[in-house]
Amino acid sequence: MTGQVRTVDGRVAGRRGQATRQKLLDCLSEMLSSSPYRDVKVIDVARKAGTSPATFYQYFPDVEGAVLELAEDVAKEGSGMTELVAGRSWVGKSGWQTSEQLVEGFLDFWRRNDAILRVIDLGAAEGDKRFNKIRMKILNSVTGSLTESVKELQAKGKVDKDVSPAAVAGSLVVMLAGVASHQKGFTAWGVKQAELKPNLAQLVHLGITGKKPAK
Amino acid sequence: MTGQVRTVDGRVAGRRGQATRQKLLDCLSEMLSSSPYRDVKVIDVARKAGTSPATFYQYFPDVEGAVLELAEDVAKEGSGMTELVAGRSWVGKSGWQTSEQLVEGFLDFWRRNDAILRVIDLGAAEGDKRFNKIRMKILNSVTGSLTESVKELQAKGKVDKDVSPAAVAGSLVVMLAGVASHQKGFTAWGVKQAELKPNLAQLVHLGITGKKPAK
DNA sequence: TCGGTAAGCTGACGGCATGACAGGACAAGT
DNA sequence: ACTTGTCCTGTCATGCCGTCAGCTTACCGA
Repeated sequence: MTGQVRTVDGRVAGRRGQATRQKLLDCLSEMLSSSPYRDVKVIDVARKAGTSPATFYQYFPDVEGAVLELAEDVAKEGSGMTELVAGRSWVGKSGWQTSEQLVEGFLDFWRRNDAILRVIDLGAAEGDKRFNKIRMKILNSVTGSLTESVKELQAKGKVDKDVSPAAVAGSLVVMLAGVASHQKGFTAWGVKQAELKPNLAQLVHLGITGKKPAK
Repeated sequence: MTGQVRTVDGRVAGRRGQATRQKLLDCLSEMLSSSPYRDVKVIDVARKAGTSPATFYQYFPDVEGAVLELAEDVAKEGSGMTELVAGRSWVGKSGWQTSEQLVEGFLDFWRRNDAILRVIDLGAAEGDKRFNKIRMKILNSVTGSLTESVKELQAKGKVDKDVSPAAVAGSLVVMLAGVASHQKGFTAWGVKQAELKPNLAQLVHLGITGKKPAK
């Protein structure tokens, strides 16, 4: 799958090359955390990495290209979130636990990678197919599993037939993502960090099962 | 409230001035719809408006300054969304109707202004206080009303005491906003436009009242 | 040990956006 | 026609972009 890393002009990157490449990515990631995406300049990233702009262009076509690389990494990590839902129960107390752990895990993931996720979100919203694909990959890990959960509950007659599993799952995941990226908004809003998670978990449980959780 | 419009160097703008200023804003708005925020350049906006970059700088400190102006306009329009919730019933069939109309109105508003809302969202997520304030103003119109609704239901004993009205209201609104800005994602996801709205309405109703709606 | 070869890096350059300024164009009133 | 204040633009220094030729470094086989 992952062929060897190549420079823009087609050479294969060796040890040293991969190191500087990675350093550039790390610095870019830092910059994204500390300054608005719009203001991130190639020259700044290069300077921070102790190299020259020309070197940057040897490994990436432009800033966006490098960001896509970072995004792929995040996507890879995000795929692991399937485990937060897959094969878990949605009935009784364990159902409530599933819900809580999903919220916890998801928010945690988002907070860990918020800078890049912001950019992915923007790119996707602006209609960029590459960013959209990456965003899908990340959210799919959770949405896919959740959709399955709803379908199973429907099959057992525990959820109304007229709900669309994918629509509900997608909406809930988008909610989690939105809350995660605007947590500051909530605090400025009078909502304490501590009460946010349980309320989210409650909403998720309600949405998936249609019933209040048994705590 | 709205003092007279002023240029960057302090002069008051006359008729002609306000016209070109508005034209610049319109062109900027168009550009935001058609190309990524990061790539919107002053020179392009000016060209599109049939004027020079220098003129742009007479009315706005930079692109961001102009965007903030657009954002304020959107915020003003968004304030009207209070009516989608304020004073409406959440019981019985009218409760379901309230929920449906809220979803409908909110999605509509978001779609009408998606380009600027994207930028506001990004700015807010990046921690810019001005954008955060504007975002709050927009969302508050709905969240505030929803919070009141939940509080009332709580007072009547129809909703559990341990839910945080603000947390629930905020989360639901964020969900609506998220879904609105990534609708393409949902279709690519196998969810049809038509089934999205009722499912969202169901989630909103569930979240607010804790019960399935009576359709 | 010694080239040979490919990887790795950078100085330098034309091109373009930025943002500031001074001065010209224009409209309105006298 | 003259004045006044608004409005616009040509021009310029500055700084980033993206590319290329050419230099340095590392590896390898003879």
